[in-house]
Amino acid sequence: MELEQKYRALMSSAGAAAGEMRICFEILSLAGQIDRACAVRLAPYRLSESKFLLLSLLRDEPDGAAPHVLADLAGVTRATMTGLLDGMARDGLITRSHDSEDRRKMIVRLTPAGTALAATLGDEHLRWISSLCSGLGPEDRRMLSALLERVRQSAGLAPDRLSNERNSEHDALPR
Amino acid sequence: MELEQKYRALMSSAGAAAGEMRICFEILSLAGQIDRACAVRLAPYRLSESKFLLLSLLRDEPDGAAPHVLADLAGVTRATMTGLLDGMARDGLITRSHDSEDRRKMIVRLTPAGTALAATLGDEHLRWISSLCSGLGPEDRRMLSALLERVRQSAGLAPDRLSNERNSEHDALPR
DNA sequence: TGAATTTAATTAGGTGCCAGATTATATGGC
DNA sequence: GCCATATAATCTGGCACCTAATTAAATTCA
Repeated sequence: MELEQKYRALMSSAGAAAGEMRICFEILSLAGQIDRACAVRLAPYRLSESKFLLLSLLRDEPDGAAPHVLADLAGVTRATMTGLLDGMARDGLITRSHDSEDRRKMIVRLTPAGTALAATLGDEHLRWISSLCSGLGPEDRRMLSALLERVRQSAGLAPDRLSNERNSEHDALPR
Repeated sequence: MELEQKYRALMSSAGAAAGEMRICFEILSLAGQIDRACAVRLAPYRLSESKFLLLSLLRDEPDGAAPHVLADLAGVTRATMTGLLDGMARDGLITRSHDSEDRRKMIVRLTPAGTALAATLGDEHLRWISSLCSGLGPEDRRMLSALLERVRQSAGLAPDRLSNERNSEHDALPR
């Protein structure tokens, strides 16, 4: 497994401990390669990974959604969401309108162009993602998943937690 | 294995194909968690991952190195390297001086403060990286490595290639 | 020699991400 | 009713990345 240049450099400068790091860098390099491939695929549509997610999210919300809800679903801050929405509005994929009930709120909706793009691209891109690991059978996946989980455990990694929401007790985020 | 919020959202919106994507998102989530943990560790020293690499690279070059060489080793563009060096110079970790032979070139060197930080932090941080996968034995690593390689193969991912260097035939980068 | 090319570094402009500050609106006591 | 507080969205400023354009210096070669 070919490592990204930065990890090759780090290993060169690490000497003896280099061998033990390698597997960790393999995980990071593979993830980087996937991210980059994804970005290259979406670039012709002027979409980033986050914007694609937003498009998918909005496709499932014909009545629109508020920016802070989208931010929570996408796992980014509200400030970041403002930026993403600015870009998508500029590109004609979404509109923002004021909520008539609560004038602090905005309602984000897909434009016809956004709806069309979501329809065209949505399933195709999701299929591409599914295909990434198509080389593995069910048993391989179970094994890979178990190994990754063991790495996560032994690394003592805490789940993310954005500083966005104060400390909502009952944040049942995933829809 | 807990997925990052964005991947949970994407799976919700994916329906049937969700199961097949999961393993892919597990890889990406683990990598994200490692990157974030790394950033948190380095933040108190005002270092990013890239700046840490730069510190390590310069520790091995007592006579200094030119920005374009560092950019190639770190796997970033020269423009990005300019920015990283600006930050490290501002923080007093490096100095830039003109090459007396070739006045286009700069020579980047660690300051005493930079040298001290590299000495303190260098091995400690590399040990932390090594420790991330310490939960796996040699056989586990071989298996994980093989599985990752199969994902890379089946995903048809090309190695990165930065647009930095025209098309250098013989780029034997890794030192 | 001197023009064309190459190379080094930087600048300019853009994206995606963050934290923290700001502005507008809503809501919950009193 | 009115103030304190909470919430929604945005703005400001910063970082790390990129591409493309610029500037300066060296090299090549006619």
